[in-house]
Amino acid sequence: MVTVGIKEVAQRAGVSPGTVSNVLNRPERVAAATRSRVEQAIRELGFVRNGSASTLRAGQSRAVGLVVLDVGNPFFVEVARGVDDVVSARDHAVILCNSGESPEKESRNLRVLAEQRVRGVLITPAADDTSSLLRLRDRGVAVVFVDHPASGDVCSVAVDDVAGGEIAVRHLIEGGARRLAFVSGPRAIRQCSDRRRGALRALESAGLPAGGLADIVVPEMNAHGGQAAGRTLLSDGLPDAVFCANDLLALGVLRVLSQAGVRVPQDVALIGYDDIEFSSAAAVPLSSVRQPTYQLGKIATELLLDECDDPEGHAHQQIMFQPELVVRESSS
Amino acid sequence: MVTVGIKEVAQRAGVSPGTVSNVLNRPERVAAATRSRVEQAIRELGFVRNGSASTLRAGQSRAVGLVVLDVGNPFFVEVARGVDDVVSARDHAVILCNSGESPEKESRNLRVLAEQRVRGVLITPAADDTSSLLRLRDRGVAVVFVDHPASGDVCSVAVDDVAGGEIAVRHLIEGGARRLAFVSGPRAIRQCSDRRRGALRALESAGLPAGGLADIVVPEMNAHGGQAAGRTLLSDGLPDAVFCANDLLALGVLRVLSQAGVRVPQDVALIGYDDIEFSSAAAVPLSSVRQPTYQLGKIATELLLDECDDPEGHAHQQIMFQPELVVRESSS
DNA sequence: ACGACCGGTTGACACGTTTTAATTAGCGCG
DNA sequence: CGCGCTAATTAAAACGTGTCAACCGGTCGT
Repeated sequence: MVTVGIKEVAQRAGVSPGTVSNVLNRPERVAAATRSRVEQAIRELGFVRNGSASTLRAGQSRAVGLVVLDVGNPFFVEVARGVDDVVSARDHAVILCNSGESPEKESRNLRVLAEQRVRGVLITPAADDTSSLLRLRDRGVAVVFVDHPASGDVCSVAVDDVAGGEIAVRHLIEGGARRLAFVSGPRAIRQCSDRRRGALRALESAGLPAGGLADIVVPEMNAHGGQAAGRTLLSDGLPDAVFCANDLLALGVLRVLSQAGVRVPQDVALIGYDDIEFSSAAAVPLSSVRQPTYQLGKIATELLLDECDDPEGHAHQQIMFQPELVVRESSS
Repeated sequence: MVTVGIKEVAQRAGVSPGTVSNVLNRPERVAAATRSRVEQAIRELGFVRNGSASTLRAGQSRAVGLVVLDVGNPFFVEVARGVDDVVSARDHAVILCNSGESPEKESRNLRVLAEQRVRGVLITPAADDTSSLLRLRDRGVAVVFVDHPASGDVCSVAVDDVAGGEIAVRHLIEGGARRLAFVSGPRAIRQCSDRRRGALRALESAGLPAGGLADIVVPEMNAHGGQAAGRTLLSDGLPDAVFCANDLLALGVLRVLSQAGVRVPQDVALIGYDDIEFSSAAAVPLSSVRQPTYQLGKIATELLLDECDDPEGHAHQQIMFQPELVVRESSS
C-alpha cells in the first residue's frame, strides 16, 4: 500500500502542497486552471485526505458523539435519525455510542470520544452523577443533554416525564383502576424516577393512597426485562392496571400475561411509554405516551453545533417538550 | 482550554516524552516506580491521549467501520451487537454508518471511513456493484461482506437467502396456498432477489407456474413500505399467501390488512423474514425465517480483525449459514 | 579487573495536513 | 518606464504522538 498524500498530488500537478490544501479547503482562492489540474491529479492518484492529520492540525475533529442508553430501543434510533440529519446537513459526522444503561460503559465511551477530540457530545446520562460530563465540558467539549433536563450552565432538551407519568396513570385511574403496578428500570435512571413521580402525583390527585402503586424494578429496560416483570406480576397477584416505563417493557409484559391467559385490557389494563412504531402493531395495540422523538435529536444537535460555532455568544437553553397520551386497546 | 499533551505530563513527572509514550503503549518496558509517577502526573493533569496524533503516527486507527442498510431495522441492530462485542473485546472501536439502502449515502460513508483511516470495513452493500469496495481493499483497508456472499478474494459471512426463500414459500404452499405475492424492496438489493429466487424454486418444485408469484416492490424495506404494499394487495385482489422479504414489511402488511378486515391467516397467510423480536409479539404472531444474526456480526468481525492483524497469512473465507423456519399463527 | 551485556531512559525525527507570512507575477496608472 | 497594488502561489513551521537508535549506569562472567 503506497500512501498517497497531499505532496504526491502536489508533485504530480506541479504545484506546492499548500496549493493542494487550498484546493481542498478554500477552492475560491486558487485559480481555476490550477484547481482543475490539481483535481485531476487527485482523481488519478485516488487521493483521500487523511482525517487524522486534519484533526491534529485543527485541534478538533468535525464529529460529534452521541451516547444513548440502548441502541436496540427504537426510541433512541429515532433520536439518532434527528441527530444524523442535522449533523450531515452541517457537514459533520456522528459517532454513535451505546452505554447500555451502564455508567462504566458510558465513561469508556466518553474517553474514546475525548480521545477523538469530538467537537461536542450529545448524551442521555446513565446515572444522575453528571460531574464527569461537566469536567468534559470544562476541557472545551460542548455537551448537550438529551432527554434529560439540566440546570443553568448546560444545554438540554427533554420531555416532561413527570407530566407523562401523570397523564398515563390518570388515564388508567379514569378507566377504573385502583391497584396499580409500575414496571421500570433502575431508579437511578432519571426517566424512571420522574415517570414514577408523575404516577404518584396522579394517584394523589385522585385521592388514592400512594400504596396503591406497586414497584417492579428490572435491571434492563427492554423486552426481556418486561417478561421478567410479567412473571413477577403473575406470581405476586395481578393489579388492575400496569404502567410500564417504556414500550419495550410493556411488550414483554403483554407477552407473558397473554401466554398465561390473562386478558388485556379486560383483566389488566396496560400502558407503555415512547409510542414506538411497533406498539400499534402489537397483539393488543398498546396505549402509550408519545414524545417528539425526532425533534429531540434534531434540536439537541442544533443547540450543540451552535454552541460549538460560537462558544462565547452562546446562551445555554433548557428546552422542555410536553408528552401526549395515545390511547389504544390495551387500556380501554 | 489548555492543551495538556504528552510533554506536559513528561515535564511534571520528570521524565522524557518518550517514556510517557511507553507508559501508555508498552507499560512493561518501564520501571514500576517511573510508571506510577507518570500515571500520577496523568491523573493530576487530566491528560487524555490525542487519538488523531496516534492514528497519524501509526498510519491507521484502532477503529473499524460498519455500514448497514438500515439502523432502524432490529436485524442490523442485532448484527451491530455482535460486532460491538468483538470489537470492544479486542480494544477497538466501531464507527456505525447507515446507508439507508442508497448507494450514494453508502459511498459518502465509505469516504468518511477512508479519511478516518479505519483498519477495516464491515459492510452490507446496497447495490451489487462492489467495485468501489474492492478499490478500498486495494488501498489497504480490509473488507468483509456481511449478509452478502462474496467470491474468492474477499471474506464474507452470509445466510443462504435462496434456501430461506424456498423454505418460506414451501411452507406456504404446504398450507394450501396457490396464488402468492412477494413483497420486497428494490431487486438490486441482493437479499430481495435471492429470496425471490428461492420462492420461485419452491413453486417449481411444487409443480406450480412461476406466474403464481405476484411481485410487489416498494422503495424501502420498512413498515411504511409494508403498508404501501398492503394497500396494493387490497386494490389488486388478495392472493392466498404473502411472503415478505423482511419482518418490518410483514408487520406493515399485517397492519393494513387487519384494518381492512382481512383475517390472517384465515383469508391470507403471511410470513416474514429475519425473525426480529417484535414479530412474536405482533397482533398475529408472525411466522418468519430466522437467521443467526448476532453470530453474523460476531464472526464477520473476527474475520476482519484477523485479516488486519495478519494480512499475509490470511486466507479469505466465505461463510454461509443456513436459515431456519419459524412457524407461528400468521401462516397456520 | 575488564569487557559484554542488559534494563531503563532519552532525544530526535517522521507522520500528513493547515496556515501564515513571504514571494512572485501580472497589471493599471501616473 | 517604474511604482504600487492585487491575485496567486510557495516555503516553512506547527499540531501531538510513536519509534528507534543511541546512551547510561550497573551487574555478571571469566
